[in-house]
Amino acid sequence: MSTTTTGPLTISAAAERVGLSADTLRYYERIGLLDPVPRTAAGQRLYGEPEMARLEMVMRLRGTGMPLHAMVEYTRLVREGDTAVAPRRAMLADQRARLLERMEELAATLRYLDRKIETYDTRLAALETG
Amino acid sequence: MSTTTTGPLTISAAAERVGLSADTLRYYERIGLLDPVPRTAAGQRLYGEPEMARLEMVMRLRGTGMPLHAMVEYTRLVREGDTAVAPRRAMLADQRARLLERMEELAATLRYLDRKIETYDTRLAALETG
DNA sequence: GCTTGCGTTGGAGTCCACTCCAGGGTGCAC
DNA sequence: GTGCACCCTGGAGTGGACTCCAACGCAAGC
Repeated sequence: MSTTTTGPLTISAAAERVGLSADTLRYYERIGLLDPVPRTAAGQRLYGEPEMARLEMVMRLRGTGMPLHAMVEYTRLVREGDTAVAPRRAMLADQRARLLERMEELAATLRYLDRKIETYDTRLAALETG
Repeated sequence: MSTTTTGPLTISAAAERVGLSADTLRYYERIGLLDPVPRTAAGQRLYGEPEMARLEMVMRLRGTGMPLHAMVEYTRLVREGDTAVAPRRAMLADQRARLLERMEELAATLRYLDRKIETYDTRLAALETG
């Protein structure tokens, strides 16, 4: 029993699965963010497990605000294989550090928003009674 | 004793304080994200307490990924005064909800990155001993 | 009184990340 | 065999958020 027993997906199915458009998937491949995707005899793309896993990673890193060109660089390092494992680890560690900073910043903003909303509540209450 | 005893700032000083460029500050004013900033007799902008407070808010909301046009709308509501307190509160509450979602997503990504980095460490160890 | 360093404007240019064609192919359903 | 729904390509277009520029103004220092 494998985790997901679905076979390879067409581009539109893959796109829907990850929440992107088919155009964006082709675009990602074009700029080298994704390795060339396997094709049918007729030349249509088929997204299998490895492609979907790479896509998940791209979506995750994208969510952290990592620019596409940095992810393209990462993809290039993946193609280099074992010789580039250390720099890849370094890139991820860097991004992890940035992510932590960002999370702290967002936590601060959450507190800021809560204070702000509270003052609005006070104002609204004053307007009602006034 | 006030919190910050610095007088009004020139555009470049204000820009440096918030980590933006002077051009960006002018741009924000142009698109209506900031109300017209007070000027000297010679027409140069002076950023006082209220302007800097607005800027802090803008930076915070920007950090949550709120698009500028939404913040412009918020600014418009601020200009409307008390009649628009409720919708403003609603906008902030909305953004707060989105922020929470986003924070959870980032927490998940942090876990993802940690797993990924760990597998790289394992691989690196294997490469060394191999 | 002129250089230097700040500021002003309106408008054009840039970068990023898509997004949308036009023109064409493939394969299944009827 | 003809719709129809999908897919393909290269290239152009879009929207957001800046960023840069030319041409100019003002004020302080030498």
